[in-house]
Amino acid sequence: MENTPERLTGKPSWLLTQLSVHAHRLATEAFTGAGARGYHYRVLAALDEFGTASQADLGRRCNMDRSDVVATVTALQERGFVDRAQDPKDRRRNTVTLTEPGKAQLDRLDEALDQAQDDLLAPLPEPDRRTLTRLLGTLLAHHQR
Amino acid sequence: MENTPERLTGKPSWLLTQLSVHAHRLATEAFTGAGARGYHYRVLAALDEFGTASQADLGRRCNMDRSDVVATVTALQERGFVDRAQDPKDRRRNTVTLTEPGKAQLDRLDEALDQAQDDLLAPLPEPDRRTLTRLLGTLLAHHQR
DNA sequence: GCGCCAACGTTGGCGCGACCAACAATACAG
DNA sequence: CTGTATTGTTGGTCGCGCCAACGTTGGCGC
Repeated sequence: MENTPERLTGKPSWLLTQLSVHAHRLATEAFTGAGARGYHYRVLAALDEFGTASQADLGRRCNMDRSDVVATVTALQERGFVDRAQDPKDRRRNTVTLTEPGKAQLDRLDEALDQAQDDLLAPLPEPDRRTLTRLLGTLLAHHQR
Repeated sequence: MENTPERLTGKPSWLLTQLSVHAHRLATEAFTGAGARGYHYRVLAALDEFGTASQADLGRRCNMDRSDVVATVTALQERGFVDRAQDPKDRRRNTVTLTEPGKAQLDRLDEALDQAQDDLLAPLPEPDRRTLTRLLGTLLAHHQR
């Protein structure tokens, strides 16, 4: 009486979207412990890996809309995790820079997120985890051109 | 300059949620052609596979909140795709039944959705598709207890 | 039979992530 | 110099998942 229709369970898009709900929940739980959200982590990670960037760059790199970058950077700035300044070379742009507390926050989030990855993949042995990651990566690369 | 941080691209949860965005987009495009949404398909599929059911049953089977089932059934009823009647044996319940036009709508959606699955998995050969489906199924089964 | 608890449908709300349209300011190519 | 493109910003929309509350109804223990 609790069965899910095979029309759904057999479709990769169903498996993907349903599983992404769990992945999102696990990640959110990890983030909220540190008072952050998914968008915050994305921006902090991009700043750490590529250094100071404009908001438009952040949006492109993190797959975020410009308007959402605005709110995210504002929130991070209020918490002291990033600096936001007008770019003197191009006064249209803001240069967003990771601060020391921001880097520390990123490290905290990373640790919590790694645990979430483990929970997510719990039932799979290591080889299967790599296979899954590879297949997902292939598909994602194909779809985001 | 358009690179995504490895901190994200290496995490299964990132791959999953990002790919689910594409899966959801493909499915939505397939549905909107027939004036439907994801919730509609779920309910129609459950009714077709298990027959007449109460709204609470539909919610459990389709992984939907009771309140969302209300709105979905109402929308389907307005389009003539389901019948909704009070259950004479248990006056708390509504019996929701798939109509002939509803079955036809389900077939239309199924066809469009199959095409979307193919687009989603386009870069993968058949064996990889099966492997991916199996791995995702294992994880989903584990997480929804 | 009565009282309590559980289940059902319904309403009204929230949060997150994705996205869109419009605008002023600025840069840049022709 | 003139038009085009980019950037930041504001103010929305939508889908999906979820939660609290309420009145109605059934079923169970006593």
